[in-house]
Order: sequence, then structure tokens, then C-alpha cells
Amino acid sequence: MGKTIEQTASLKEACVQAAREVIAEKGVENLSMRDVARKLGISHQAPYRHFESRDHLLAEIMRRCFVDFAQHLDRRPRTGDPDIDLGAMGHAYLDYAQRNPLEYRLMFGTPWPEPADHPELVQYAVAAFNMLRDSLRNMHGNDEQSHARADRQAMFIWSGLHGMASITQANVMQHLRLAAGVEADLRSDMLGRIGLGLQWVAPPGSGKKVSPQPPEKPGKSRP
Amino acid sequence: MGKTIEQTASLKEACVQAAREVIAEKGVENLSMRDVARKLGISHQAPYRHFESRDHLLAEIMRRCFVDFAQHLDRRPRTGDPDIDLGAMGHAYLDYAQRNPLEYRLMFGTPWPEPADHPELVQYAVAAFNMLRDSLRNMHGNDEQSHARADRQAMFIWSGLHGMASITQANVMQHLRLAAGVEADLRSDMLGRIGLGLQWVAPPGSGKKVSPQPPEKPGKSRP
DNA sequence: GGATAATTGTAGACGCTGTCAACTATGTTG
DNA sequence: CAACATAGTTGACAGCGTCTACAATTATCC
Repeated sequence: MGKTIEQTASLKEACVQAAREVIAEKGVENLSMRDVARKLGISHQAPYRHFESRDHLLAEIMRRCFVDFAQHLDRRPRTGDPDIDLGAMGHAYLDYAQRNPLEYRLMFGTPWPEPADHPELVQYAVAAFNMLRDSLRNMHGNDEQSHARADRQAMFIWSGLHGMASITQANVMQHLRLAAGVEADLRSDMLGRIGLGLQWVAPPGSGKKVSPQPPEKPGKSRP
Repeated sequence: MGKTIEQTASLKEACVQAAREVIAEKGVENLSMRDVARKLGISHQAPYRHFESRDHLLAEIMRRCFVDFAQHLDRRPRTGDPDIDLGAMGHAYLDYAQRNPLEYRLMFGTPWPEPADHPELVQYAVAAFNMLRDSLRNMHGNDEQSHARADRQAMFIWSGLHGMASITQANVMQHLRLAAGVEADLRSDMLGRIGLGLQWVAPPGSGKKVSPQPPEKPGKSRP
């Protein structure tokens, strides 16, 4: 008995693979341990020899997604110009989200398991964020104030990109009926606006509260 | 038998209320129809007389959240200045997300049920988005091109706000260890940058592709 | 009023799930 | 060979959504 067509010794790997297939077919919410076992032709308890619980299997898959994601961001072409390279990173971000919607949803849309139980997952997620943060820190400097500036910009960029990625994937999107041509240029429009927003600095008299309108009166801006 | 302490005739209302309590206690993912029934002291099938399925109950709760959310956005103070009022709307958005994290997660973080089965939900969600869109359309004009501009800005604003709201609520946030002072000013910083980003217009020579870097070389920007 | 039909709630069952416990087969090591 | 750890199997349990059948209550119509 035992040993179907699958190589033993790497049933763990096979479980991860099978789980990813199930997720691709039925979505994360409908992934079950028993699905994984069925798909591999093993008993419903076999996966538990390699993963403590369903959450642990999911956390391992998420961890690998963060690795893939970080690699995708890192493999973008570099010109040496920090601004252009930063823009390329934003492009790569949205590109990944569009081409791997399931993985993106898994990383950023699925409710996370208890972080304390999955420290590795947190670690790899933070590593992905640090790619963005480090790029910005390299552009500014190493003092405390530059770090703060970089982090503010990182949060702004990440917010814009993540917001766009998740909204674009939401199924409510097609019911909004955006004006003609808007959807086609969404990505470049977004990246352009983010690039401009990066230049913002808090008005001098803002110890506590900051007026939310832009520092200059908006207009057709350079016709 | 029947009739616990609960008013009859409005068991539907009681179900919604009980469900919201369960969600507040255990999270959306752990809400079960049987929980609702237990909480009301009725049989596990009684809620099905008022809601076709668990998804339909959830959709009704989500729909009400969108109503509340739209009201919250609409009740903000108005000055008459479109820019300031728009900023106040962004402020109100983030304020709602911060003060009602469960509701926000329910509307924008939970995977939606099949939209075709819940047309009312879609309708109310779109209505909330239209509050933002209409504000922008009023600022620009009624021609086709102004509508496109407004929709581009709306998507940019919504992306930034939603990204910020969902990232701030994510439990990975506390592991990022942002530089000192950054977290405190996150919201105003975000609103300021969005305000600046609104001014962006696509460079003239961009029939198809647009360079993602900002139109002006960024620098220390007005020291 | 009284028969009829609709509404609302109950009771039980089915198949699904995650996971615990006990058991077995298969090396590994002393 | 005996002792043991590892990997997989089998069976059970409680909880879930939901289907079906049934009972009680209420509304409707002649």
C-alpha cells in the first residue's frame, strides 16, 4: 500500500502544490485539508504529518508568495536613475497583482492567521515591504529625518498601489461604469499621480493638524 | 412554544443585530447561522425563514454598512470650498475606517458573495462611490472629458484611502517598525500627498504609454 | 364563524469540515 | 533482534450550511 504516483519524502511539497491548485480552482476560502489529501490520493490525515493545521499550510503558501513577490519586484530592469527605478517598481507591483490575482489576494486580501503563531510569515512580508523602504532610504540619506521621510513616502506608495490593486480586482469594479478611456490608462495615471504626491512636504505651520488641501491651488497645471 | 423575550414580527431585525454582535466578538469568518440562532434562543433553522442563506444575511449586513458609511461621508461639515470639502471627505473616510474597523473590513476586506445574487448590495456600494465621483464632477464640469478626469481622480483618491485604511488595520503593520513620528502623522501626510497628486495631468506625448516618474525632478522641494 | 391557505418556527438528517486518538507499516539505531 | 521514531491510515467527534418534513400560528375568503 502507500506511495501513489507521488514521490515520497516530499509529500510536504506535494501538499503545497496541491493546495495551490485547489486555491486556483475554488478560491482560498474553499480550500480544505481534505481536498488536498483527495487530490494526492492519500488519507485525509496524511497532510497533518507535515502541517500542524490548516492555518500552518496556508501560512507556508503565503510565505512562498511573499518570496515570489519580492523576487518579482527585485528582478525589474534597472536604469540607475532612482526615480525611474522607483517608477518601475510600482509598475512591477501592479503587474504582479494583475498577473497573479490569486496570490495577491492571498497575501493582502485574506485575513491573516495569528501572527504570533507564524513568525516566518511576518518576517518575509516585512522583507517585501523593506524593498520599497530601502529604495527610498537610498534616495534620501541615513539620518533620522531622512528615514522618516522615506517611511512616509513608502506608506504613501504602498497605500496607493495596494488600493489600486485590490480595487481593480474587486468584482464591484465592473459596476462602477467609469468614463470612457479611464480604465485603460488607470495604471499609468495612478503611477503618475503617486510620483507627484511624493514631492509633498508638510506645510511649515503644522505642529499638529494639517489642512488637507494641496499647497498650491489646483488647475490645469502646465497646459 | 416560541416567543422568547424577543419581539416577534421582527425576528429578521434581531437576526441582523445578533449577527453583528457575533461578528464583533469572533470576526466575520467565524460567524455561523447557528450562532445567530443560539444567541436568540431559537431553533437553528429559524433564521432561514428570513434569509435565504448565510451569504444573504451577510449581504444584508454589508448593505447596511454601506448605508451607514455613505451617511458618515455625507454628514461631514461643509465649507463651500470644493477643495476643503473634498479633503474633509477623505478625512471622514479614514475616520470611519478607524472607528469602525469591523464594518470597514466587512465592506472592503471580506470576499464578496456573487454580485449577481445580491444586486442591492452592489447598488448601495456603487452609491457610496458615487458620492466621491459626484463631488469631483461638480468641480470640473459636465462634458465627457471632465467626467473622465473626475473618474481618474476618484480612482486615485479611493485607492489611496482604501490602501491606507486596510494597511493600517492589517496586523503586519506593527511589525514594520516605522521611523519615529511617522505613524502619528500618517493620515494628514496621506491626505496632503493625495491632494497634490490630484493635480497631475498626463504628459502631452502620451498616446499610449506614460513614463511613471513625476513631471518635475523631485528634490528637497521648497525648504 | 369556519374552512383554507400562507407564514413562521421546530426537529431531524445529510454531507461536509478540522482535528484528536489509536493503530499500523516502515525504516533506523542500539 | 529489540526498541524506537517517522509517516500514513482509520475511525470518531463536534460543528457547520442547508434540505426536508412537520407543527403551530395567523391571515384570508366564502
